[in-house]
Amino acid sequence: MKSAAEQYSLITRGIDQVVPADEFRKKLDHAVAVGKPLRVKYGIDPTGIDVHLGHTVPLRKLRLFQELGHKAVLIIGNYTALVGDPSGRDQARQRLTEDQVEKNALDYITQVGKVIDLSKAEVRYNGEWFSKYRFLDVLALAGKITLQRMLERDDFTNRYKAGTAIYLHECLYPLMQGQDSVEIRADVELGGSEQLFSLMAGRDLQKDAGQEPQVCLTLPILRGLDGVRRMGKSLGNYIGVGEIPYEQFAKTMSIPDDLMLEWFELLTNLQKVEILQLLDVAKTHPLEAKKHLGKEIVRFYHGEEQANKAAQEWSRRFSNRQDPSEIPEVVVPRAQAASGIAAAKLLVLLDFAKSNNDARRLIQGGGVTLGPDREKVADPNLLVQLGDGLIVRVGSRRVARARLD
RNA sequence: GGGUAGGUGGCCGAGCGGCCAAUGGCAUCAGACUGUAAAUCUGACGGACUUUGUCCUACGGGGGUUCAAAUCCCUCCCUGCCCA
Repeated sequence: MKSAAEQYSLITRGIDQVVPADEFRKKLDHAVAVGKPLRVKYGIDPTGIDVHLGHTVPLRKLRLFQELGHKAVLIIGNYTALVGDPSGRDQARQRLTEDQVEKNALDYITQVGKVIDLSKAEVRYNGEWFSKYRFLDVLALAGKITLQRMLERDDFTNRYKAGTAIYLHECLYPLMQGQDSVEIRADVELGGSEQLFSLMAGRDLQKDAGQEPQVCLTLPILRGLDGVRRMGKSLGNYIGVGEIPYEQFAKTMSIPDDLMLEWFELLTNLQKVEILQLLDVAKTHPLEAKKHLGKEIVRFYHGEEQANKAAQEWSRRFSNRQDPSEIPEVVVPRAQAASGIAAAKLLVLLDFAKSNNDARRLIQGGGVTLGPDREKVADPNLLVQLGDGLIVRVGSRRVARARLD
């Protein structure tokens, strides 16, 4: 085991807040002295099906704890998912059904396994304890916090001022999350910076239960592909850990330049000096820096070889403006196109346009080309002969080969 | 429970009997430029069709008045605020 001081500096690198810092040092000292690993909790709500890079910021930290010999305790919030975390939200989350949640949970665990070592982690569902709660237990839990404290939170204050609904069940969320800490006797809890309130609730409840309160480590919130909003499933600005190498790479290449520093720091293990060198325009072209970032990200999930391949494929498509090395083939029933098919209809068939009107717009906007010579289609009614394979392109991303039969 | 203000396209937000498929902003998509970055400019942005046009569906749900309703009336549902 590394010394407590060493561990402290490794763990706190890139972290947002350590609350309270001196307690964390003490816990590490104690752990090292006695040889007893810390129980480090991270909770995830199975609300969607994709674990994305935003989640990996705390998950990577959890992995670091594992590497340092501590115990990772992963909480699958199958019960909290039914409530919906209000943290950082400007409106209530949609609640999910139990079925949806259960299905998602399994998906989540395999995806999380791409970042942390599941074989050494303790995985717990919070339904394990919450499903046994009686109404009285809920009341007891609810009695541990005041409305005033609840309203101190920025997200609630904002919604309160803006006149957006705040539902009571949302107020239960931080208490549930806090109770999780009591149940699993957490020494440390990781979370996004907007989670601080919920993490602190854990401390209160632990003290109340006669436990030594956990230390809260908050991590910066990763901004998504748009460079503005937090990365999130519902915002559609995310990279999933389960996505194929090329997609991960291409999406990374599309982020705004000024997002690179943040991504390098939170998503790679590069040293600060390396990062600064990459981001120094005098030393490295931003495009190269971004490729480097993209490769780092892909490498983590798919390995070196795949990362290089993804980068090559990207260059082929966007720097050299060639078609992808493998063009997906779409088979069109002969009945619909034997004697030719209107260009607009073809786009709909290929799923490149969601309606006929949509397809017309794309064509009229000059975004559609056909064949090896990239002939621009000008007329939506143009009768197209597919033959044994016609390449159809929409914009710079969508390409397919349409073939009869 | 009483009073009051609201519910409009992915979001915000105008419109308040015909000229409304609905101003504007954001987001999105396509084009130009480029490093598929940013910034900027251009265009599009409910659906169908034989697309400079015709028709259908849409302004919380249902019903009604009218030649004509997002706009008026009734009713139901939902939300905010004030009072209790």
